Amino acid sequence: MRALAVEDDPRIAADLQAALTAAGFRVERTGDGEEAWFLGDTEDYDIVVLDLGLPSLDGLAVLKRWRANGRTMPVLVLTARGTWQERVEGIEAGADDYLPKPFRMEELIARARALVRRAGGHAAALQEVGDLSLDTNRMGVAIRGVPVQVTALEYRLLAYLMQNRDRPVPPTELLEHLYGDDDAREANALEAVIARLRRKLGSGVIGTRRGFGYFLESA
Amino acid sequence: MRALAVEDDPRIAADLQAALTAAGFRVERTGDGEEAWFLGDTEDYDIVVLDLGLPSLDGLAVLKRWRANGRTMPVLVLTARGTWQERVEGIEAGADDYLPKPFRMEELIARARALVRRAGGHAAALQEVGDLSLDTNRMGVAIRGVPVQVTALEYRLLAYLMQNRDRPVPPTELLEHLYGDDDAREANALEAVIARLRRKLGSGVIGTRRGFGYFLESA
DNA sequence: CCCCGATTGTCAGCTTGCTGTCAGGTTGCC
DNA sequence: GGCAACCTGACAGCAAGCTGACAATCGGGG
Repeated sequence: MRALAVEDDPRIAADLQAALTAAGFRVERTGDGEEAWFLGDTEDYDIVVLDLGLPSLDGLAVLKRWRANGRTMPVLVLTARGTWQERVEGIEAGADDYLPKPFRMEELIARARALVRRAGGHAAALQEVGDLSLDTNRMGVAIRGVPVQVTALEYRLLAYLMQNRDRPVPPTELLEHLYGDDDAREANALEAVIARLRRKLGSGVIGTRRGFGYFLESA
Repeated sequence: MRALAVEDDPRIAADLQAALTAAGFRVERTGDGEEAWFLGDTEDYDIVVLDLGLPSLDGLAVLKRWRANGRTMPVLVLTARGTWQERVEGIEAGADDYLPKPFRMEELIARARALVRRAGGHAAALQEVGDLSLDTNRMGVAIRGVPVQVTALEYRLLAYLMQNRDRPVPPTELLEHLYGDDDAREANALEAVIARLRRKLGSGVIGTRRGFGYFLESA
């Protein structure tokens, strides 16, 4: 289990390293944004703990550049204060979880473990249902093996449906997952995304059960 | 699947019980800390939903005493507000997951299921009475194993009858459950739904006891 | 700092199928 | 027999969901 800790405050960084090590991770650590970006882009980590307030290159920017390059390791973001905007920005940048400062090391460890478990320990990078396959490492989508280009939002929608492939997911839940309940969107926004996806993927991939929700067709 | 719901607000408690039951759990419920502790210590539950603000014995104290006694069932904690102190305290006391109030029932159910699954008790949310079976996960209905398509309203009706399989449910109660007493419907609306369901499911599934209500036939 | 293209939310109008109502029938109970 | 509870088929209204167009916004590059 390799972990990367990106944190510029030396005291917190030391604590972080100690706690992660105690939890059984092999820890590398940096306080510099550029270096963090380089490490995350070239090395394979099971979990990254990323502080947003960094010198030289902002944490959010680092995260975005990783995601843009197709890096999908779980990232736990530390925000200075749990402001609403930071949360949204972080989600959009591709963070997997949050922790507002100040926090308890125990909670951080618990969440980090949960993320690693959820990521399946780098195991099944390819998930399939019906004609659709998701490559969770490259954030890639393919229909019957033919790659299809999708946007970040569309990908997150597909990933969520994939994660809940055994049930129809109600629109309310999808809206909440995609945007967070803080900033409301019209229900129609979701329908628009679905429509665009269906045009790209063809019919017979995303199904609707009127009154229940959306699901990935398995046959 | 047995669940224990510990919640002192009667309204929330009722919702909780309804949602968990609908999700296929056998639910026991208490609003008292001492009783909660006793139940959790002596009975085997697949999941416990624990509100922190309790009279007589604080939720956190209950949780700690369970853990001290070696009880390891998954516990989902409801916190009044998602303050980080409360979350940290909860983690230290041995909670497995959190939900800040207010929350969506769907999310609670999803998390409860995740916890149960993680704990190894594969949640086969299948409820049966007579020839009828409800898969509360897929929101699917089957007669003698043969899938039948039902609408959302029809499904909710069946689920409610399933919850109350041991008694006939009076039409007034069904109307209130399906629509809420705000917007009134003619009693006949219900009869129409019943009729449509009977056509789909065949006879011998939904029974009527004149003057008492509807019920699922058990033999 | 501005420009340009890609992404994404909103709007309007449409399709589809669910569902409440109505009218009339049936059943059980006094 | 009469009344009230309940059943059922038909049908129209309506709401959930779909789609194309457009505008706002975002993000990257100069």
